[in-house]
Amino acid sequence: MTKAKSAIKNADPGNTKPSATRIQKQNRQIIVEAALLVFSDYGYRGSTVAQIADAANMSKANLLYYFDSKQAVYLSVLEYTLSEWLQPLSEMNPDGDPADEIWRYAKAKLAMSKSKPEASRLFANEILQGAPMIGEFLQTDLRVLLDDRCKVIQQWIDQGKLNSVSPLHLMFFIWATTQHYADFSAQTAFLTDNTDTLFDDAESSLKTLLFNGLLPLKS
Amino acid sequence: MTKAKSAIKNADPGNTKPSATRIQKQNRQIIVEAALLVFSDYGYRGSTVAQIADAANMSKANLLYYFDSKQAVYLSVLEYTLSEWLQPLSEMNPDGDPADEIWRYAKAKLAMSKSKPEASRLFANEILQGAPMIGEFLQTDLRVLLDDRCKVIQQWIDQGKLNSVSPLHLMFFIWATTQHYADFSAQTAFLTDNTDTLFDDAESSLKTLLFNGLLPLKS
Amino acid sequence: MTKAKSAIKNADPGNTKPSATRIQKQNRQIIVEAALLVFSDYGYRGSTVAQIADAANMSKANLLYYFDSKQAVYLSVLEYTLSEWLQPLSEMNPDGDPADEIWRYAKAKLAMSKSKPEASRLFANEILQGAPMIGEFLQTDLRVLLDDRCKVIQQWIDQGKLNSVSPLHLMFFIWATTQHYADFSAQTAFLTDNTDTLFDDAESSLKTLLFNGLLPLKS
Amino acid sequence: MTKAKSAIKNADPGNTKPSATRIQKQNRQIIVEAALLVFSDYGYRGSTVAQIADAANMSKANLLYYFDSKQAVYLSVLEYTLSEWLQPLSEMNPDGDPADEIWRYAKAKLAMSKSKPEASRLFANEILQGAPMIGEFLQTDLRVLLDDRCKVIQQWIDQGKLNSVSPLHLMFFIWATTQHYADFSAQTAFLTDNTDTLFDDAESSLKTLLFNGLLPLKS
DNA sequence: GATGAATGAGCCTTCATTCAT
DNA sequence: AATGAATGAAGGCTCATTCAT
Repeated sequence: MTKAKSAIKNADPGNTKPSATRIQKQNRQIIVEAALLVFSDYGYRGSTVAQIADAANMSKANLLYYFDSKQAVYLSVLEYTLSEWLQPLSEMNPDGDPADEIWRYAKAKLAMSKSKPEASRLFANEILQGAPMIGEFLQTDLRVLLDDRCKVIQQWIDQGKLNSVSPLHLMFFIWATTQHYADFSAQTAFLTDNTDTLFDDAESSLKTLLFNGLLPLKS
Repeated sequence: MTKAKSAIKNADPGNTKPSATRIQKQNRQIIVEAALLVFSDYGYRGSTVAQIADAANMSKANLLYYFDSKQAVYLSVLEYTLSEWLQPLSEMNPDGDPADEIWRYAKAKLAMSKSKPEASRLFANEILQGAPMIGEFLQTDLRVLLDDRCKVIQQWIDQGKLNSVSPLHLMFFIWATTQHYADFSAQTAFLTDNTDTLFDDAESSLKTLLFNGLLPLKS
Repeated sequence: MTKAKSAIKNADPGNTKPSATRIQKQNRQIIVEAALLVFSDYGYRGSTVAQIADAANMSKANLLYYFDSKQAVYLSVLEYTLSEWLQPLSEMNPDGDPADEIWRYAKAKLAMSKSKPEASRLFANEILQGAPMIGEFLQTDLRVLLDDRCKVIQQWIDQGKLNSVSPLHLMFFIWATTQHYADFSAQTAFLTDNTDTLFDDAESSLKTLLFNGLLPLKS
Repeated sequence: MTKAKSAIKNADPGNTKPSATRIQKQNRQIIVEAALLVFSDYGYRGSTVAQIADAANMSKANLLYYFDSKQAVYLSVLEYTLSEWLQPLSEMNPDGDPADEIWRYAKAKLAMSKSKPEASRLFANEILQGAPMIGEFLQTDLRVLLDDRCKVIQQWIDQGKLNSVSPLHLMFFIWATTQHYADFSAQTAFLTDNTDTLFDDAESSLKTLLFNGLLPLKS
């Protein structure tokens, strides 16, 4: 997904100096990771440079020594997160068993919602505000990738291996249901007792719904 | 859902004058509706009083004559939206046909995502930021209501009318998939061609998935 | 010189609301006058909004309530000063006596250097920095006006009423010598004893030089 | 003009290490020359250490290794430029022909405005802002020098060799007219067509005016 | 000598809120 | 009831200067 980076609006406004020293790379990394936590919690507008600097254990001025602006930090965080975030989608194998492939994807997405909820929230915030930064990426790189996956799924449907649903909406469902546990964790936490089995329960229920649906077989 | 109001954090900090004249009520209404549009688009921090006042065709000072603070407006918007937002959930009939009842609910939610996407985004924003205002409501009023519905669904499952899934996660599934079209519309817009059939396609795919799942019956 | 205004770079970026109340006009006036003092003393970069606000007996935020930005204030000051500054040039009468007309102009300029040295310094600062804001004005409106005056002077020369000099450079000389007493007053103050007769001395010396030169008539 | 240095405010605040190695002297020279360009273009406040360091092909930290502060650099630039700047004034010979001597001086000044406009602008900036740094120099060293020259001119006048003008204002006249072409070059550039003959035209016009004035001899 | 890294102070601007009319 | 006027408290960013290597 290296190409993805280029489709982020105004990406890389001088924030990836090629001749970066060790300490530079390290501090940039620290900043980006701190910023991910802050941005994912408060969104772009809601986050302040001071917050990020605090989270990175650094003065504001020093943070802005490494990044030209708050926006530059944000863009870097988006880039940094994006490739990781899209990883599972790239791994769907057209020649594998449909159910296996789809389930592997769904499980991977759910696992990421558990392990990297900040990434999910970062994008949720960005898209909720109209995707001002990654809009172009969405309609170019992601679009291409997604169309490709949809074709594969459509093939499977055409071959009778899957029930007839819109591949696109199937993807939306998978995204929605899996990301829900990251994006709305504040809500699920309040509505659930067994927090420790939350993701396991989600997984088994999702599996049933995804492949068998609610209605029992009338034999 | 009158009870709901009381569970919103610091609700009613002087924003419900008991002796409200006609014009007062009317202006409060105008403000709340304008604020819904603004807050749902930009989130709490991202919205400014000036924006809301503009949208309400009113001076900032006048707006703050009707509401004590930006937060008071926000709380009112949440309250105002909440009851409407929960409407479909209240209407589930325990004695009806499970599939009918669930589908009616899902369809109602999807319809609301189409007709009132602002409400959905408002809550999405709020919950993404950790539900600072409606946290208490979530774990009290909504929790009670949801537990009740889950019990009904569990009954249906116990009676063999539905496949065995976690009722709670089924609800999450319905919420996630339906709200997705409101909350992530910026994304779906970039990834979809047929914008006009988007919700119809979503509905039919959701129906198939929800009740039959992906796997075809092996006869 | 109303047209002059339009040639100032980005002039009037929302700083001349047509529907200005009395207090607005008054405060804008106060700000512009205060800003003239500050800008003429420290230049654009060297002046701060705080300084101007102080000089205008006003909080920074209030100043920025009347003008959108520091630059908007600066532009307004330039506009406000420009027409007054150019006044004498417009009054040169082609049909008058050459010496009278030229001397009236030079005297007027010198008088302005005495009465409004801030205006002179404001433009001196602006031009020293490369005329970033009024460059366009200089090469359009002022250019036209100046070319016109030069033609008149050239006519006088052609008619044998004046010795042969470049009209353009004559104008430069008049500008230079008269404005010198405003722009370099810090210097003249240190080099002169009779401060009170400074401008009178300047005037008589200038008159002699301008019309008779240094060399005595060899009879 | 070595004495001049001492009259610059706070001159030499640690900026003239007595035991300066070759490389030290060389780098100081580079910095001062770079700083002259920057300061003359943007003034003291408008110039940044980073700009100067850039122009000197040097890191900010290194620049401040050679000079204790931005102000120290500025003072050094003033000193460095001052002696050169005053050179022509020293060369006026009391025993020469008045017209020759004065014209030689005026020509030299005009030539410097052409060849070293930065120096002129540097002082123009400094004096415009009230001569905070060279004020003392102006009223001591320069004052003495100038008074001396004025006496010479006054002698010439008393001897009937020159028309009666104030020697002081004659000097101001020469300064103003010649420096104008350096200080206000941004303006003259916009108002002149023949840029290449600009200084030649200025020279001949100045000569005529200075010695013969505008009025033709009425024979 | 030289420079990357770091920062406190300050600058321009925004914003929620208050005041006066 | 309504609004223009006013402001303290941030927020993003710059800059001269210092520190450490």
